[in-house]
Amino acid sequence: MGAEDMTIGRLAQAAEVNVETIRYYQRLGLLPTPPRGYGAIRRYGPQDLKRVRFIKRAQRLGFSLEEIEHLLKLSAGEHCAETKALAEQKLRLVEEKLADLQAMEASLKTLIQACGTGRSGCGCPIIDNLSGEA
Amino acid sequence: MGAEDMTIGRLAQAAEVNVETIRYYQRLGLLPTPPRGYGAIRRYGPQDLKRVRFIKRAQRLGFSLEEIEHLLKLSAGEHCAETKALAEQKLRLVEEKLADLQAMEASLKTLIQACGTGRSGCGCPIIDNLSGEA
DNA sequence: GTTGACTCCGTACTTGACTACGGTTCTAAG
DNA sequence: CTTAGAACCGTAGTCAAGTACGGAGTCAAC
Repeated sequence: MGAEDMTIGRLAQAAEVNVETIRYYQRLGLLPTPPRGYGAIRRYGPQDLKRVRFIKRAQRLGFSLEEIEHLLKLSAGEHCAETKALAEQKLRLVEEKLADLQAMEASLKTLIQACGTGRSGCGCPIIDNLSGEA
Repeated sequence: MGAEDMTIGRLAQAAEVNVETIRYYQRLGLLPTPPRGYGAIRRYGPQDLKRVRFIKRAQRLGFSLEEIEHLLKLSAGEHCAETKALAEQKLRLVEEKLADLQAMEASLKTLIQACGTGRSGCGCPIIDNLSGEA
């Protein structure tokens, strides 16, 4: 109860996505479809909003909906051993991304510094910093 | 001279992408199309390989090809003032992504820890840690 | 000097992630 | 009790990012 009273339209608005996106996630099983009380309209709660927001943020970080499904399962807290293995795998992926993002951050900072000096040639090593093998 | 002797096939192989992907990037202007010496086959150098690798890594971090085009322009080192503004904008974006990824990293670590204790309920706060407003 | 692997090019198909459409059903306000 | 604005539902369309295809040209090796 309490905030347990959003319609799909208000949920979509709060999460800043299209109504159809919510329905799409439900079809994929990323979001639970709440039961409809006696042939009526479904109601959504704050946990649903959190879930949609989580999905959107994970997407910005380059995760596919399939990967996000795995991440969501992690928070369910079932099948410990299996979960742990998956979490460790995702952690490695996240750490790789972190390293790449940090390299990009450093490159951008260097570039901005160089621009600040007012010199005319202000190229930066962004490609070199992020094109290595490992 | 030197490594300036890859064909498109070898470039694709080295970058672990499809040949068609290389051609696709050329069409979009993300990759220069080297001139063909006298009605012949194009040759690619190490800078092309770096560029493709950069594109792929940036994609993994959730950047679209259009955003990547901007990032690539940054490394060209022209139009200082404009470049600086764009770099600052991208830096903010990168820092947001970093914060989100770090939250995800922390959640995963917490989860793995919890699993390690062998307790049966091993849920984790991954959604809560990454669904906030700001 | 032919053959087999590869390149070149345009066009068409595929996949993931939505987004729109249109007809029906609710449901809250007047 | 009507009615305007949602929600419901299936199906179809869109867009980004490839991926495949097919015919013609190139080139190195035999």
